[in-house]
Amino acid sequence: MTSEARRRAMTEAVAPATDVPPFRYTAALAGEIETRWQRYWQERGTFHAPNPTGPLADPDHPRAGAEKLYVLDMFPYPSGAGLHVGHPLGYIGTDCYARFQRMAGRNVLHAMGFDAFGLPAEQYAVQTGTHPRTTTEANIERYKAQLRRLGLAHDDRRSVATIDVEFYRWTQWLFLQIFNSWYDTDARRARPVAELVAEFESGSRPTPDGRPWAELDPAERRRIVDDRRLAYVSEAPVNWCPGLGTVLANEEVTADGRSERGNFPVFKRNLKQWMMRITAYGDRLLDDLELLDWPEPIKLMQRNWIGRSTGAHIDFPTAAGTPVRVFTTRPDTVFGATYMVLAPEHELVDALVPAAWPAGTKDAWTGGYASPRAAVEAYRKAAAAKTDVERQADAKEKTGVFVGAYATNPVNGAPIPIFVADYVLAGYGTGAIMAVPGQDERDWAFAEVFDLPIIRTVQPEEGFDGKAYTGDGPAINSAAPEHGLDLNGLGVTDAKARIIAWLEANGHGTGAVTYRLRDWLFSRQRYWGEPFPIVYDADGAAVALPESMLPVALPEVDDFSPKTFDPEDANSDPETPLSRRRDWVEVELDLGDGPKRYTRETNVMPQWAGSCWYELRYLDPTNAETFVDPVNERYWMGPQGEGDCGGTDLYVGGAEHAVLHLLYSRFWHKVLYDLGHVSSVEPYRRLFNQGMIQAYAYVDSRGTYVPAEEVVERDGGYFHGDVEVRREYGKMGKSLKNVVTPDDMCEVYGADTFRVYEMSMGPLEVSRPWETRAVVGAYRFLQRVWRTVVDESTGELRVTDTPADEPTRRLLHRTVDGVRGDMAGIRFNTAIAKLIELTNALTKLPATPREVAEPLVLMVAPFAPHIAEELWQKLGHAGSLAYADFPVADPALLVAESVTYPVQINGKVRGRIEVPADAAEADVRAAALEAVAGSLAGKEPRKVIVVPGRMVSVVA
RNA sequence: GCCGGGAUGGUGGAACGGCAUACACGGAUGUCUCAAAAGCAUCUGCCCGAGAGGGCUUGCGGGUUCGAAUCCCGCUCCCGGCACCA
Repeated sequence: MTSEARRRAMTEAVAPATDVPPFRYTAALAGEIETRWQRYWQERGTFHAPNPTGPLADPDHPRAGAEKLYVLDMFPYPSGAGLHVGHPLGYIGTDCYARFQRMAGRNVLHAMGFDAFGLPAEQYAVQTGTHPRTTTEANIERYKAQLRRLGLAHDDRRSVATIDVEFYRWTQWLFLQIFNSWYDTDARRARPVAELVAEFESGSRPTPDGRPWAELDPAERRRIVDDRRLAYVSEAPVNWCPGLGTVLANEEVTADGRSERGNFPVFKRNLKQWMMRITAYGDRLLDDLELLDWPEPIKLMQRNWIGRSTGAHIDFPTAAGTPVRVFTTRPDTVFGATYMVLAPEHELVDALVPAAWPAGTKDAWTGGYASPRAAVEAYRKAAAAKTDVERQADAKEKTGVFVGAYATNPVNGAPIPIFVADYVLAGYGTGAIMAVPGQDERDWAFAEVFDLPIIRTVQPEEGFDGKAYTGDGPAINSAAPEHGLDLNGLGVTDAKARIIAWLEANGHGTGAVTYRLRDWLFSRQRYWGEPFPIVYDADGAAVALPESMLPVALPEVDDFSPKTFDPEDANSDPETPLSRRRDWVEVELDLGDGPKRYTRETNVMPQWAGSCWYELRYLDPTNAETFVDPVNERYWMGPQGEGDCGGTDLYVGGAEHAVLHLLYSRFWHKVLYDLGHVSSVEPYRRLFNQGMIQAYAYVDSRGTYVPAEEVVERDGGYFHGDVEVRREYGKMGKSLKNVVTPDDMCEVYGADTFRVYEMSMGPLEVSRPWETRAVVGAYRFLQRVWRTVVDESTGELRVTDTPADEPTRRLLHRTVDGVRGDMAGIRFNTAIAKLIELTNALTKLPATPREVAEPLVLMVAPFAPHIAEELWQKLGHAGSLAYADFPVADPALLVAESVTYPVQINGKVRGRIEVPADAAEADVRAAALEAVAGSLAGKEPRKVIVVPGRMVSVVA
């Protein structure tokens, strides 16, 4: 007995196939059809999209030179757990959209790659000793197999992974582009560093201290240039996470001061790290949001993250000689500044602190210390020891200490005490504020604690009984006639303008803009990431490797783990895995001035690096000369006319990347644009956030999760066997025992059914619960589609060449019209509902007219491509329908012959009339009144409204 | 606290200011069968009523309108983001 025969015998013993019609569309048949067509597509390269130039060009392709469409998914991190049914939702959505657009005549680029550097593979490597590459590549293969089974129409020649040396070679190249650039604030764009040096050399740009360039020594020159680079090394407060042994970007730290990955405490530490000058692009990242077709909430999140605020810098003179410069959005309230606050880390604090408390120091200001120095030291120490969580918990209660010195208010010469307090952040603005309790709630709270005066400088509205008044109103108490300054009576906006003009005229300050956005911390003390193409010379200065030395391959190491520490040990120091490979770190290179000893950078890039530009590599994945040929970039992503920013035509992914990936990627793209490497201003023109598929999980009384698939609902409760369990709702996960995989669904129903179900369960952008038992609805639908074409018992075609009857034909054209609109608008659930209605109408006919069967099959194809290909072939067509024309509705058949008008009396439907579509309004009115004559009971209607084609409304 | 998004049958969801509940799941009944499953057919928002029929219904309360799930105002609850940003 062959194994095949044995398997069949076993199957039959369990479920005798005796009376299942032999040609029914079953899961087994679906599986057979699906593998066959997947092989067909792969062998013929059906979904290869032709490039205009290069190795992927194909002038004979049916869509060569056609209108392009670039559809993109946020590429996945291939985790060891594999895919569950939630993951492919977006991928199926883009596939349906792409298949539709391809049939509608566009040249569609749709590919899938892998964001494959990252922490989990590295952590697994630390635990097991398995090389992260081994795990990651195995996971990628698993993902590919799972995705392949879904029948996604990707151009597989364009699949890339960020861990491929041929890919990260270009990531490193892009890093060098950024490193070798500076931001010209006058031209508002990045330019090569070489041009900056040329300007210094020629003298057209003065050096910072005015000495000629030629008189500076090499170290001074290098410092001047390095200070302007878009990628730079800085010793700055960073988020140090001892538990992970690495530093993290602001965006990777949660609101409660813990690491997004691993949930370890994060501490602020001054450490030398690589930074990206994303703040230089703050304005453009903000302004260009206008050009994007993105969901408004996502734009808003980016706006808030960038956090542009306009106001002024004001200098407050001090006895220390150097004035304290503050940033304020309310320069109009400067007359109300009754004290100042510096962040504990502010560099001027030490210079300001005197030996002893000055006369008149209030007890509350000293913190109980004998000298200002002791008080400040103690306060600093306490502030530094606070985690972000503690800072937030303490946010309501204002703390601080007087530094023992006064500053002078430049508008009226008033002496005002200077404090340090942790409610002022070192990293924002200038790290110092003028405190105006009358118009700021935080300052008011501080003033109450420290018994500081409060001066209102804006007249509150009538009836205002609060504390600080932040609304608009006329300025009061705001005049210094001796300085020619009077703001009194002006509204906030006018007062701001006048004070800024005064400050600038008198040299006390300037109008200014600051951002919440910080420069992007770009180095990680990990193993599994892109090495930097950077070495350090004998002086410790960073030197870029020339392009010819790329790629810098990630070396093998024995120990993949960075040194990790007690998660609470804030004073630990990072040690990278690469630093232990001394033979790799120490190299002799000839960088143009003879062989010298260098040490390599041992940090690696963060996981975001690869995802900052992968969409560009899909365009030209095999190009060895450049990261993407400009001709290919311009075709697929270039601006589509005046004022268009270019970019991908559709980008689908989860809203969780609203700021991280989407901001970083926009930043890199703009640098590339400035340097002339791409023609598009933005990487992703249209963004669509797909919802999440979540699932129920069930817990018993001990708090243990029970397998969700074994739970039954009865008597208004949920039971696992006899045990009542509690239902929870959330993500799918192994530990919650509620994972359902696409493989399961393909096994039981087939990929087409799974696809149709996911697309029909609701709008793509909405999150919703998974319900396995509802999948059968999609299965039944496809069975009915199958039956309209194929006789289940004979396998014969059920299709006739007799023309369709009028109602069926009209239904078809209405369906075509509706489905086209729904497909273009990404409303797949309603498109499928319309296809179901058409199919249900066909099943009632004795035979299916070919003129309906063919368009039905074509319209089903984007959702259920395998069964559609099979039926298309059975209908007598050779080859694939991937490039067949999507049906077009005949407008003449969309206008109804007769219309049913509901007739309302006082807003309630009391009758209906059926009239010819072209009936005159008066006739409709007459017919309507006659139809509801009974309900009116002889009363004369006060008013009759006829909405043509819609309804009749009678006011009685 | 601030900013976004949401709330429609038992469930997922339809509905240019114009017939609320399309389509699907679940449920009921029937058909086929020795039986069951699958498939197919009919019914299925809620309340009253034997029935004919009537009343009510889009989170809650107001408003605009001939007409509101949809527009406006005020609340409640749920989800997401930010959180001393001067």
